Amino acid sequence: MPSITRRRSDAADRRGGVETQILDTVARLLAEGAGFTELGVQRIAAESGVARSTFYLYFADKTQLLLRLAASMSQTSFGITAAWRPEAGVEALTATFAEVIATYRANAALLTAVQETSAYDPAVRDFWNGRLEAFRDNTRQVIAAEQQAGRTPADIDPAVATHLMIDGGDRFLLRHVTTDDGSGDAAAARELAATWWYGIFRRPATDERRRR
Amino acid sequence: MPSITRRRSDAADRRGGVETQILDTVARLLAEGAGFTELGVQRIAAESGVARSTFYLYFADKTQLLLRLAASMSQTSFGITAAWRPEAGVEALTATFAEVIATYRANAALLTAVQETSAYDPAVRDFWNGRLEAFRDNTRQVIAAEQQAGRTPADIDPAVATHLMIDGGDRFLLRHVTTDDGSGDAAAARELAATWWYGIFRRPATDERRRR
DNA sequence: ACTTCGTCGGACACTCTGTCCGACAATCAG
DNA sequence: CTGATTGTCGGACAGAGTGTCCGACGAAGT
Repeated sequence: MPSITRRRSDAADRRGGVETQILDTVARLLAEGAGFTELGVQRIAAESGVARSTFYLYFADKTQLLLRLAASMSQTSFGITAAWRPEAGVEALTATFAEVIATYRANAALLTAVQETSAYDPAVRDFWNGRLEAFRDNTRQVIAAEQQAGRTPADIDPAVATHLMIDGGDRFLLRHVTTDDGSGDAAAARELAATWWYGIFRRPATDERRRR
Repeated sequence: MPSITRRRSDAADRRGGVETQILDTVARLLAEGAGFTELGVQRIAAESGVARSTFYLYFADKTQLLLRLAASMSQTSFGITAAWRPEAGVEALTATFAEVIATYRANAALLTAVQETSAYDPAVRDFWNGRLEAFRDNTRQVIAAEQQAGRTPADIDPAVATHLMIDGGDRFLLRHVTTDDGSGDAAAARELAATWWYGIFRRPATDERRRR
C-alpha cells in the first residue's frame, strides 16, 4: 500500500489508511454481533490498532463514525425499488422486494446499529429519515400516478399509504433479516409485495366494495 | 437490607409515597418531551424531590423503572384488537384501529421511551416483544381460521403476514402519533384497516388473480 | 425515653468521554 | 547533514454519570 515515489499523496494515503482501518474494524465488530451503544471508543481504538487519542483525530465522536459508515453503505436499495413500475405487476414487485431483502441482509449489522442509535441520537435519526424520504417521495408519486390513471382508488391518501409501506416495511424487513436465516426470504418478499399490491395499488374501489 | 417484621402496610405506604412520586415524575418528564436515555438518575431524583440514593432503594436501575412504568400502561390495546372478528368486516376493523390509535396517542411518550430503550437494552426489548407476541398469537389464529373457512387465500403464510401487520403496524402507529397532531388519525385508521383487509384477509385467491 | 424506620446527603470507586500536550520516529527540504 | 514538518502515541486531565455504602437525623410507634 505505501508508495515508493511519495508526493503530497503521502498524507492522504496514511489518512485514508487509518480511517479505513477504523471503519473496517467497526464494521467487523458490528457484524460479529457487538451492540453499537455498548461499543466504546477504547475498544474501537484497541481493535483498530491505534491509540484512543488517534481516534479523535479522525472522528469527532462515535456518532460521526456511524454516519460515515452508513453513508458508505451501498445505496442500491433505492435504485432497486425505483426501477419498479406498477405496469410490471405484482410478480415484478415480489422480485424487487427479494432484491431489497438481499441488500438488507448484506447490511443487517449496520442497519441494526443505525436503528439502535437513531432511537436516541437526533443526528442519526435525521440521517436515516432522510434516506427513507427518497423512498417515500418515489412511492407517493407512483401512487398519485396510479390514481390519475384510475387503477388505484382515489380515496387513498398517498402520504399515509406511503408511510405504512416505507416505515412499516422498513421495520418488517429489518426484523426479518435479523431473525430469519434466509429460508424465509422468498415468503417475506411475496407477502410484502402482495399485501401492498392488493391492499393499496389494486385495492378494490369503494363502489366495487359496495357491490360485494 | 429488607426488613423482617414490617407490617403489610409497607407496600401501601410506598404506593402512596416515594415510588409513585418517582413514577409519576418520570411519566411527566417523558410527556414533556425528555428523552429517556438522556434522563439521568440525578435529574429524576431531583425532580421527584428525593435524594439520589433514595432512588436506588426503589429501583435497581433506570431500566427497572421503565419496565415498571411500562407494566402500568393500560393493556387495553390488546383487548381492543382481540375483540375484532373478521365477520365484522373492514368498517369494524377501521373502528378498531381508531381505538388503538387513541391508546397509542395516550401513551405516546412512554411508548417512545420503550422503543428508544429497547434498541439497546435486551430486558426492555424482551418485555416489549413479549407484549407484541400476544397480538401476534391472536392475529395468526384469526388468519388460520379464515383460511380454514376459505375466505383468506391458503397460500398466505400466517406467521409472515402477522409479522408484517403487528411489527410494521406498530412502527407505523408510533410514528404516526408522534408526528401527527391528531387530524390524520381517521385517515391512518382507515388506511391501516383497508390495507390489511384487502391485502391479506381478503386478498384475491391465486386462481382469481389469474382470471384478471 | 427508647427503638425502629425511611430518608437524607455525601463520600467513594468506577467507567467512559473528549481534550490536550509532550515525546518520538519517519519523512522531507535545503 | 541538518532542521523542520508530519502523524501517531501514550498518558494526564476534567467532567459527567453510575451504583454502593454509611453515618446522621427526624418522625414516628411503644
